[in-house]
Parts: sequence; C-alpha cells; structure tokens
Amino acid sequence: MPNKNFYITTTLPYINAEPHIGFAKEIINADVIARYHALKGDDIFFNTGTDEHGLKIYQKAQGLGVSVDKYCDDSALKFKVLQELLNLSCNSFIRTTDVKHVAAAQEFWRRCEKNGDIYKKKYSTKYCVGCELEKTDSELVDGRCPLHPNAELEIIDEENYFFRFSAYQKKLLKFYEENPEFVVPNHRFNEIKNFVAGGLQDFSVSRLKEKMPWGITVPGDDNQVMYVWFDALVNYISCLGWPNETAEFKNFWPGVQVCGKDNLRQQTAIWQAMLMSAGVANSKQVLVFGFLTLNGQKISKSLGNTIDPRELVEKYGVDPVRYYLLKEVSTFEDGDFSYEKMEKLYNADLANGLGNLVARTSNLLEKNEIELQLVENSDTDFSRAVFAALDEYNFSEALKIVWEKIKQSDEFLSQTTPWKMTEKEQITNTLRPVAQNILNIAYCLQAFLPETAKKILRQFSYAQVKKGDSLFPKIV
RNA sequence: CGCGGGGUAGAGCAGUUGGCAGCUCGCCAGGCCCAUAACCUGGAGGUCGUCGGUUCAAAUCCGACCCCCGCAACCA
Repeated sequence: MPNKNFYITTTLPYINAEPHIGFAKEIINADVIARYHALKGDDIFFNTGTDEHGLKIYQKAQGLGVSVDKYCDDSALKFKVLQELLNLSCNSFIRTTDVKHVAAAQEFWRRCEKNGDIYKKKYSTKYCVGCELEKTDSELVDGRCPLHPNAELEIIDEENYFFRFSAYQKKLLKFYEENPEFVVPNHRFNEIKNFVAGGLQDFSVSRLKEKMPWGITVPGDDNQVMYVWFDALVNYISCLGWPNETAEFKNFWPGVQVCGKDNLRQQTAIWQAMLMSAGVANSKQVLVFGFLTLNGQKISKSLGNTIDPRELVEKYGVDPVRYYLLKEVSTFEDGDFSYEKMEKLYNADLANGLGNLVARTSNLLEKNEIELQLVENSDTDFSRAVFAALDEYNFSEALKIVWEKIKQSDEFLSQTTPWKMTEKEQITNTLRPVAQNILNIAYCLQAFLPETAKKILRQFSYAQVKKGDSLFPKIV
C-alpha cells in the first residue's frame, strides 16, 4: 500500500493570553489523529504556531515597556514549549510574524484583490480593543462591551479595505453540498450552513497604520495594515511554503483543520471564501471541538479560573493529562475538568488498570524466568476495532475498547491463577496470551499515550521481560 | 418565532437503522493474595426532564411543554 500524505493543523492561538487547557485539548486531539495516521504509514505534516499581530498585542507590549518583537518572541515561546510538554508530534510551528508568512499573507491579499474581492470603503463604527472587533449597538450593554466593560470603546471613522464576503454565499453553500463530510460534527455543519444561508456581509480587513502599526502592510498601500484575522488564516498554507510551488504545498494541501467551536465561522466560512477568492483549493475537512469547563464553570480570565497545562503535566505527567482529555472529555461536545475527576480517573484506569496489569504480569514473568517471543499487533481484530473508533474521532470509545482488553486480562489472570502453578511450561502458556495482550494494547496506545506505549513496547520487546518501575504510581 | 447543546442509578457519563436499561467512581457482601492496600465475583440503587401520540414493542420516532448551559460575525 502506497503511503498517503496527511496534513493536519490546529488554529493558531493568540499570544496575548497564557496557553490554557482548552487549547491543550485541541492540540492533543490533533496529535492523536496525526500519530494515528503515522501509525498507518502515512507521511505527516502537522502544523501549529502563534497568531501575533493586532492592537491587543501592541498595547500589551507597550504596557509592559518592552518592544513588540520581544513581547512576541517571549510569548510565542510559551506556546512552543507545549510541543515538548504535551509530547506532540508537530513538525511545523509557524508564527504570523515569520518572514515567509508575511510574504504569503501579502501575496494572498494581492490575489483576492486581483479577483475583485477587496475594495475600499469609508465607515464609522465602535470598536472594542479587548475583542479586537467592531461592535454593533445591539451587542453593547450600557454603551460598553459586555465582555470588556473596563475598556473604552473607540469610535472608528476611517476608510478601510473590505473583503467581498457577500459574493461567496452561493459558492459556499454549493461547496458544503458537494462535500457532506466537510465539517464534523454534523450539528456544527448545520449551524454554519444556516449562518451562510442567512446572508453574508462584507467585513473590513484592514486598519489605518497610524492607529495600529502592528500588522502586515497592505500591498500597495503603506498607510494600512491587514486586519489580524485576514493575516492569521493564511498560516495554514504559508506554513507549507505557499505561494511557492513547494513540494510540501503540492503534497499536503488541502488538509484537515481542527478548531474550537468559537472558531466555526472563521474556519468553515470566512477562510473558505478567502481560499476561493485567491484561487486556492478549499480545506479538506474541519473538525470542530467542544469547550472545557472547570468544575462546571466556564473558563475565563475574568473568573480567574484558568488552568495552566504545565501545572497539570508537572503534577500528573503528560500521559495522564492526555488520557483525561481524550477519555473523559468527548471530542465534539463540551466537557469538564476537575482535579478530583483527574485523580479518580488516574487511579482507576492508569494506576489500578494499565499500570497494575503490566506490573503483575511482568513480575510473574521475571520471577519465573519465562522467555517469550511476542509479535507486535498480533490481534488485528482488536486494533481494527480501536482504529474504527479513531476513524470517527471517537477517542473515548477507542480507549474504552483498549481498557476492556485490560479488564479481560485481569479476569483471565484471576481465573487461571498462574502464581499457584509449578510447571514452567504451564506458567508460560498461561502468561503468554496476557503478555501478548499487553503488547497489542501498547501498539494501539502509541497514538494516545506515546510515552507509556514506548515504555511498554520496550519492556515487552525482550525475550525475558523484567518488572521495571511502575508506570503510574497510585495517588493517595 | 435568533442558533446550538444537554436533562438516563448517589456522582460523572455511554447508549437513536425502535427489541430484556449499560459503564466508571462510590456503597454493601464474598473471593483471591501474583500485582501499585492492587485484582476477581455477586448485590443494592433508575417511573431514561414532563405530558400526549405512533407501534406488538419507545431512552430511541412524532408533537407540545418545563429546566440547565453555551453562542449571537466573538473567546480554544
């Protein structure tokens, strides 16, 4: 079977806030998909990065008394370290301040302009710096932005460039119809279809440079910079080298994009219209994930209940954090995080489940000096069942199937009681299928818990398996 | 008539081509003793939000209503 090329990209988090657990979920989900495809033998391009332009960034840097460049460098680093922290398999980290991205965004603009989709218009509107957005009166509460009541609204009265979004209503609807798998899950697809069918308004895609210098200069107009959204979306192809006819771009675009549910419009409508305008192929698929709550409450800075992935990883380890987000939180619906649930799940599934099974089995193997020849992925019915759930992005179900195998193995040991046996051959024959199960489990877990899978594969690759350290010490 | 999600055992959830109501945690009783005080077996516990309809049969399909939670060109 020839290798296929598989491209997946996250959205780029905006660097004005610390990385939070919601984005961790998004990127871990993407990582599982990428690792799964790698396991199948596909060639992978896995992109993430940072979104760094816009007024909010500019003002924040000024407030801190540092140069914008330095502020961006420092902030981008906080996101880049997630790759190691969360054990991600990304091979591309793009920053919207990268030279190649800036050039790509400008070329993208030129193509949209050439196609007649960018025009200049004078307008006046209220603008919330906190949201980086213009606000309509209907969105305001007491004349203030409800999300940022402490920020003064700015009245913008200027001439900006607009993108002819309205021209793409029919084309988008046709595209959706022709690609029934384009947005997953289906209820999000319906949502965006309804939105587009309801009519589209052109939106502004530039700002006056004198008011907002931190952006990419509009080609042919030194007085204007691109609106941050317009510039940022181009990253999904600039990271592949576009507009150059690179091998990466030819081999990997179009790809799969993932995003949080707040980003539905940007990814599935605005960006798709932009691609059509620039004459670039549309994305292959967009996966729209749910949100996380913390102890049942919405996570937000104003509530002060944000949670830093680094803190979690330091406390529990990478794989337990990945496990929680994959098993306990459904892929497309909202989910909840709490330390209490984290620790319960850790003990039940990782310490008492997988960790204990590996410990008791390897201990019996070592103590009885059993030698085995095991085969990786010997039970293809099992791995197929796991992968079938993965094909539907149902990570929780996939892990459930794996854990059923763990339970079966524990049951088998209890029934056969190999620790009572005296004949080495009998012990060997009893432990062999259990050890083989563990190896098969580890094979499948490579997509989910890469570190743990690696440890087990290594431990069970020797003819004489040793007990080794416990994988997940119980939390007491 | 804005859009969407949800309401299933004490808690957290799974379960729609309609067919005996499931999983994890917790609780009770027993077993085992290789293993990380772990593991195995059995048990208690649910009028599947409410009301009505279709059907031999409804958590699942249809209609009305109640209650929670997001979103509303916007935050992952």
